Amino acid sequence: MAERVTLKNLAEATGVSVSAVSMALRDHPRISEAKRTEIKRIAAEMGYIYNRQAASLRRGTTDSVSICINDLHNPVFIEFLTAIESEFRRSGKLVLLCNAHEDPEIQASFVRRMLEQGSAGLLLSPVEGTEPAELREIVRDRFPTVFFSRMLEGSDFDHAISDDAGGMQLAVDELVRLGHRQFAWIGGGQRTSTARARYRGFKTALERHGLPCPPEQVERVAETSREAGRQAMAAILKRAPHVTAVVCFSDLLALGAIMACHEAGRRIGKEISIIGHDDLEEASYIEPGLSSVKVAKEEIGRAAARLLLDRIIDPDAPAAREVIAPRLVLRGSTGPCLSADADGLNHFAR
Amino acid sequence: MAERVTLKNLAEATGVSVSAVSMALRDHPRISEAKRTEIKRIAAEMGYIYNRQAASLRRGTTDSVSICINDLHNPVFIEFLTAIESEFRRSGKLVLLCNAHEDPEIQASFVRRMLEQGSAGLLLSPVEGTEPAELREIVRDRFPTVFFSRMLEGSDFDHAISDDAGGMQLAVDELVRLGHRQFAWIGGGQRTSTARARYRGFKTALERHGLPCPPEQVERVAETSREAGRQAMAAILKRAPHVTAVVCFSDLLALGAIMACHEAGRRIGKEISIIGHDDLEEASYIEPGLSSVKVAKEEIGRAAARLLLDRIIDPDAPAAREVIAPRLVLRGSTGPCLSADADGLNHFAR
DNA sequence: GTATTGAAGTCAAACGATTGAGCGGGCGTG
DNA sequence: CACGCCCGCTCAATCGTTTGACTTCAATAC
Repeated sequence: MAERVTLKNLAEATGVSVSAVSMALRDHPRISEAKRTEIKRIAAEMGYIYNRQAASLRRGTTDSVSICINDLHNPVFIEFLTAIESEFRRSGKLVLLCNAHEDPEIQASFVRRMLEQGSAGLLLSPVEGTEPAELREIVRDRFPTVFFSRMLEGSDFDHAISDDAGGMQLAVDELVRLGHRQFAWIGGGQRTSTARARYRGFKTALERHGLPCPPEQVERVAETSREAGRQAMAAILKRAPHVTAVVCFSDLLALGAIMACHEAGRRIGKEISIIGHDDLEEASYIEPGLSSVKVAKEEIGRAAARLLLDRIIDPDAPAAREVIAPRLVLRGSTGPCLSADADGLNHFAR
Repeated sequence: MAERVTLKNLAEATGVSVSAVSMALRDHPRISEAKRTEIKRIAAEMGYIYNRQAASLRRGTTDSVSICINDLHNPVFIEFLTAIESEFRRSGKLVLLCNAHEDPEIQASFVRRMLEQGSAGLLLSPVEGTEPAELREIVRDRFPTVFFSRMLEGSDFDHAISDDAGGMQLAVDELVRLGHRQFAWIGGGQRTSTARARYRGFKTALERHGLPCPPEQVERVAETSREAGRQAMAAILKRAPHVTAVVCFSDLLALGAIMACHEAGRRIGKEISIIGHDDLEEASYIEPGLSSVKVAKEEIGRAAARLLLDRIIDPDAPAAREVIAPRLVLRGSTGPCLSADADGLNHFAR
């Protein structure tokens, strides 16, 4: 590996001072047009590589932002990411990404690293179990930080999220409208704001309709994956075969649940209705299609990016919280309730 | 935003020299145990943040590596990524990621940036249309670079890839064994090594069996997405309804193709067999399951990471090329050929 | 009692780029 | 013709860390 070419080398090669070279490369008007092109030519020839560490040390600025995502395995985050990235590209920033694999240590070390390395700001979809205090400790007041997708409750960071509770209420309302009375819930634990809020929305809506959801119809999963959804659904089918409507925390879980129903010979959208959350692209590429709460990923991504850009400009502005309304997308996985459950009808008639 | 705390500030606060502080924080034995803990305590108290730019400028080393992925929308890359990341984490490196959105400019600017910023090395799944010469121009001999997933033909970089041609031959062989004679191909253009190699494998295998694949049964798509696969399949169904076996460049395309068959009322795995490539997790979570060429993502990812680590250690070693064999995973989307196509049988009998 | 060693620091020179101040000479102006 | 001014460049200090050379003091060796 040859020694790296520096401004000094270029200065020697061109016969001007180091400062002149530096200015020439950055098109400073103090250097004559002729010399600028000459110097640039030689720089290219000698394979000069700008040393951003040195420059940034001197200038004290950067133009990169960092995004840390709790887990890229869920395609919904890729969709968020795309919106965020395009917004940042528009403003000329380079985006550095980290996949935290739902591991607080990876997340913390990435955040710390970005601080040390000098990133203009951080966009975070926090991993499960992120401690607001701990994170505050790391970023102090020094580092513009915005959360998206998941909230960090009890913190004064900026946020851009979906109305999670509201989305689930839409789902339940629709299923009730279709005549369903026996609900099941497949979802995560209580460690993320999304898990809490979506479950809360589910419960609230059921209560509003005067419907119960006994514990044996609630299945908590450790991770958000198709496989977890499949196992949860299988458990519910065994334990509570009378369930006709299943609300899932996410599409990934719902897709697993659908698989379990296939395996059990239950016809989706007829004998059992399933609804997910996120509206992954995949949801419309299966048969029957998966009904889902469509999160405004574009809008949330753009909002998150803009919140960060604003925060970078004004670190002392009050914390902002953008909550964006989702909407329901209906496909074949939901249909009218077929079972004439007397108990259910009673509730309905009342 | 408060001024950043520096070693100098810590030195003043603790009453020792800057060098002593620097050494203390890095646990240099020259500083006494007592002073080390004292200094660390004060550093934490004052919210000291290590300035990696300065440090790295002085030391001339880094411990981060960069990965640039052509397009994260295809889940197969997430699966590659996971393997790569875990391998790097094992060796204590931080992984910075870039999603190139299949755009050569984004890729080039990321690569350049990583060079400027000082990354230990680069792992690249190159975007379509990457020019070996141009890339060589950017990285020169200075930057350890390894390609994975896609090759860059005509270059002397290290590579870790799947045997793309071989994989497609497995697929064709299986379909021929099931009695199929009328094949269609859904795949990308000629701009990536994977597109070329997989199509070559497909053609080679057909020729070996003495089977044709006329142009109207070959559908080129501009991008690798479900939607592109759906449209391609719809076109084939219209143009060449006698086709009974469809080989797709990727699972994403195959999933779209399956959707198109559903829409056209063609029963998958009965009237028409479809086979994909990659073996996404999703392939086993639809009904019927998608038969696919299973790429050894774990193995390739680990190989790529190790190639890069080796390359960082020895920049002058000869270029290595690891080609890892895929295997076939059969699910419900492939089945025996039902149509008694005389022409096909003739070919078979010969 | 002098030389040697070692522990625990200090000092100053880097690393590579940036930048405000300075400087020489040619030109326009009065 | 002297003065100021602008052009086009050079100088030197600086950003925050690291590191090899050097110092100081005390303890040990002979």
